[in-house]
Amino acid sequence: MSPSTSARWCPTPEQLMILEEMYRAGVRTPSASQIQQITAHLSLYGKIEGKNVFYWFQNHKARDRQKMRRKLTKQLQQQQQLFQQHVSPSCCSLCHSYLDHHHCPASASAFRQLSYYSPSLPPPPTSPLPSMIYAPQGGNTTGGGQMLTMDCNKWTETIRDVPRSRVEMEKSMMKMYNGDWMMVLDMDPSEFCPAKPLKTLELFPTTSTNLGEDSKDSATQPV
Amino acid sequence: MSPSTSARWCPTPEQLMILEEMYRAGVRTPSASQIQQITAHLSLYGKIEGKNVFYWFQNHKARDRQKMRRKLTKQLQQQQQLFQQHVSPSCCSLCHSYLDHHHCPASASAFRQLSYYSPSLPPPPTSPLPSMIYAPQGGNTTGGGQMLTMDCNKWTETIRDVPRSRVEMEKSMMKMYNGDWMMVLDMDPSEFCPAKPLKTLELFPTTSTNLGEDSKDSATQPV
DNA sequence: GCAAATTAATGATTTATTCAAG
DNA sequence: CTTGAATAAATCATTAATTTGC
Repeated sequence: MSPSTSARWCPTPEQLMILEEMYRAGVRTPSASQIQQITAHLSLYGKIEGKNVFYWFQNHKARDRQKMRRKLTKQLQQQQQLFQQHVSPSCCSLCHSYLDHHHCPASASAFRQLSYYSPSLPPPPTSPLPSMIYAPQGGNTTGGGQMLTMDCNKWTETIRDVPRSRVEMEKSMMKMYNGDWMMVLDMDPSEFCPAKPLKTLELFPTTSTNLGEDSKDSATQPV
Repeated sequence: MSPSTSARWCPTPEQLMILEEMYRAGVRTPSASQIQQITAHLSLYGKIEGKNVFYWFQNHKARDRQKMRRKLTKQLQQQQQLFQQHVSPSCCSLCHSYLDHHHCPASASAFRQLSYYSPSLPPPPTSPLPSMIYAPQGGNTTGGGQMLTMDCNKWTETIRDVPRSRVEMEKSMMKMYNGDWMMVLDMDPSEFCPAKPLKTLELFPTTSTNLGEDSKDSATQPV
């Protein structure tokens, strides 16, 4: 190749400015015709082809996400450290503060009922149906990372709980970040609500739809 | 089945409230362990299994998307109607007003240069590279709905520009909705900047990377 | 100052995942 | 349930910044 010609597109400052402005304006995945238009405009400022525009948005979007994820991840890690250091009270107070913070009095009161009624008591009277108690389907309730199976194909598929890549890690952390509530849920329950719900629930025989044996596979019958 | 037992899960108001609150908080696809926790909590308010929680989020997510799509589609249609009825000025004034409105003097001036320089003139002196002019690769530049092909595999795939289903329609309309700028770009350029850019650009011979035939494969050499 | 060496950015490809249609 | 389209993630490859030794 001759030295004056570059192997790859090198955006001029004007092209970059315009692209960034469009990105800031919300453009993320322009259609083919949009790319055509953009390319036509940008070609006034230097050599450029449609694929350059296409790739630019792809990359910019991806790296933007990446940056955001990293930022959130760091925030979360700090937050979790603080959490582990300073917090020991029951998860319920956290639920309350979350719900109060989000101005949802209805749900907040629903959650409060959770703490009013001890788990072994019947559900609050506002519930129209008789209280049925949750029973673990797979019978596998050991500590953490259990691999439970359910009777539904689709549901079975979501069981993989181990992030396989760094991005998966980051994504799952972001998921947790959705709200303190999720963060609490993702904790080992024995940490904060020491074995209360699950332990207690197991005491009740399963009175499921088909009243069957839950010890092995109450719900894992072949379809 | 006895009449008192329903064949399918019927969420109690409390359960529904809590689920909706979690959804509002950002929960979309809870992991298995999360579902376990949620189920345990919700079971205090009535009969429920993990798969109910799982399906609830699946369905709620899907139907939420659907609702949003429909809403946006309707909005867009109205907006487009207004647009077609009332608008006739050049796209450039729109660009300017957009950029001014968004406090981006740099890009605004860049766009202004677009109108200062007629398309047949060389690019502004601020451009560090010699001006290379855009040339349509496929040679197919007829009016509307052309099917151009580019030399890059992935990019080639994005060329189909005709939505095939209602959902596709909705998606592409949503894409256009990204910003006023995109809306302008998606218009037929002959409408507002009558055939200026493309027409003029075609006058220039392509001076691509390998100065050769770019009509077929300028960048698809085997590795 | 300057250029070789190193590192960081980013354009371009390839691979994996998601989502919806049939 | 299978498949095709679309997108995101991962990766490769080149260019620009920068550091470093002279």
